[in-house]
Amino acid sequence: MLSHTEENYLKSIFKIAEREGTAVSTNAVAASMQTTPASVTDMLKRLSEKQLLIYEKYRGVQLTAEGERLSTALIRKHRLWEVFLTEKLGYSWDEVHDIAEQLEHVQSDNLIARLDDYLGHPRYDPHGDPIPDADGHWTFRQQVLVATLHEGQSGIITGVDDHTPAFLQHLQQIGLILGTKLYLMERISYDQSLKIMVNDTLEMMISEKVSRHLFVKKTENG
Amino acid sequence: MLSHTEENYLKSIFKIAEREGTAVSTNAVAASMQTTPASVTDMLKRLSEKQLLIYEKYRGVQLTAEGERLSTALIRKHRLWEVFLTEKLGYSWDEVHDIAEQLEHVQSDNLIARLDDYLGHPRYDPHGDPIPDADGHWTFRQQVLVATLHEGQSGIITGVDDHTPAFLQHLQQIGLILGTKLYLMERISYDQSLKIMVNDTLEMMISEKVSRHLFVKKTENG
DNA sequence: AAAAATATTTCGATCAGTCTAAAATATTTT
DNA sequence: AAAATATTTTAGACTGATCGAAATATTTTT
Repeated sequence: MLSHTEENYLKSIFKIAEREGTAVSTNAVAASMQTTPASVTDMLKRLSEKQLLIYEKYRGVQLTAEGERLSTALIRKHRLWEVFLTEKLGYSWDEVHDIAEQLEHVQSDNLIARLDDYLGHPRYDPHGDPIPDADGHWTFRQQVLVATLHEGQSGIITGVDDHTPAFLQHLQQIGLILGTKLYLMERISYDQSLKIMVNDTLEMMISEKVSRHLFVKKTENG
Repeated sequence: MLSHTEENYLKSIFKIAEREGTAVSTNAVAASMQTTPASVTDMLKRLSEKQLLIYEKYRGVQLTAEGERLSTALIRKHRLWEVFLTEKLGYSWDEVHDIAEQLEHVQSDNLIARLDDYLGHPRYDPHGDPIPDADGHWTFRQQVLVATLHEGQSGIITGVDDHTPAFLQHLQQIGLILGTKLYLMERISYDQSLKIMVNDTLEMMISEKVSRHLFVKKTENG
């Protein structure tokens, strides 16, 4: 049995490892958990004793199979609850994070299995992030950042790389929600902003920053 | 902001007060929370400092308006989640308590408002217990214990006074679920057991003990 | 009204979980 | 090798919760 804080550390470590691909440093965890490196060292020792990660002094940590299983289960719970909140209770994608953060700590595997059934086994959460299945297997994400598209290419918006309400609300406001078709007309070399065509009808400009946080699944051109 | 334990004490005190109608004693709380009187005294002082109850040494406690508001809100959350679990996720009434106990501690008034909408503003939980509305108002429970019925009277099962899985499963097994019609044919004076007619078709015997934990809403005879 | 029984509080202490500042040490970069 | 950076250790602190034993208060019994 883990405390909420232990669970949050695990999830945090998993996400950093996923992003950086290597052993996770104390400082990286401290930054992501908004705490001091000293506190992190403490917690790493504790999680290491519980065999959830391999901790080598000064060398960072790596999750064990069990640690990975638990983090994956947590992410699964979080994302399933996010689907519930948007699909069933009508929340928008920028509002669900904090509530899901609480709901994910409810302990009951059976509850999650039933929730998953009830929601029809969704593969993606409201931000386009994949939901691992009950065995911890991930659906491969076939998406690229808009920033990497070439002129003349198009795609369907499938996710975001920045989950802050500010960004999500901005996207909502300019009409760039999941499922929207996007065609890259022109890249402005001066500031790397992009002129795009939305749903074959609306022309608009987006900043480089937006393009670096928005995922699309490429579609055939034409 | 209250800890889970503080919330559980509040709820417990509210329920005892509801049942006994008077100031709630330290020992009564200790019994209900499965802890020692010393721990209870500690907690009562803390809750008293937070102005959630009036604590007079050796005289027991009474909830303040705010304490009552909070307990009512907790009971509302618990019961709404129980409805969700049975209605939407297909749980049976004897399985929902422990999960609801966790879900009720999720902090978000808006979540509960939306859940209530989604469930269609239910007035009773799966055990027939009333669900207070968002302002803390209770629907009056128009029910009596089966043990108080006279021969020849009938009623519809509306609730239970014992929420243990053992009792709930027993009821399920003999077919006495919410909404069942029950007609009292005969009271056996030897042991106060009852011969009843269920849904106008099935005759059966129930023990005095069952009759003292089962609520019905009386219906006109005939 | 005293004695006995019961209920409650106080005291002192403990535990788990978490965090941190400052000092010490290790590693990496220059 | 020195300087800069990262990490760990130390030692302490704090919150929330608990409890056994002793002291005190209240209630019941005689």
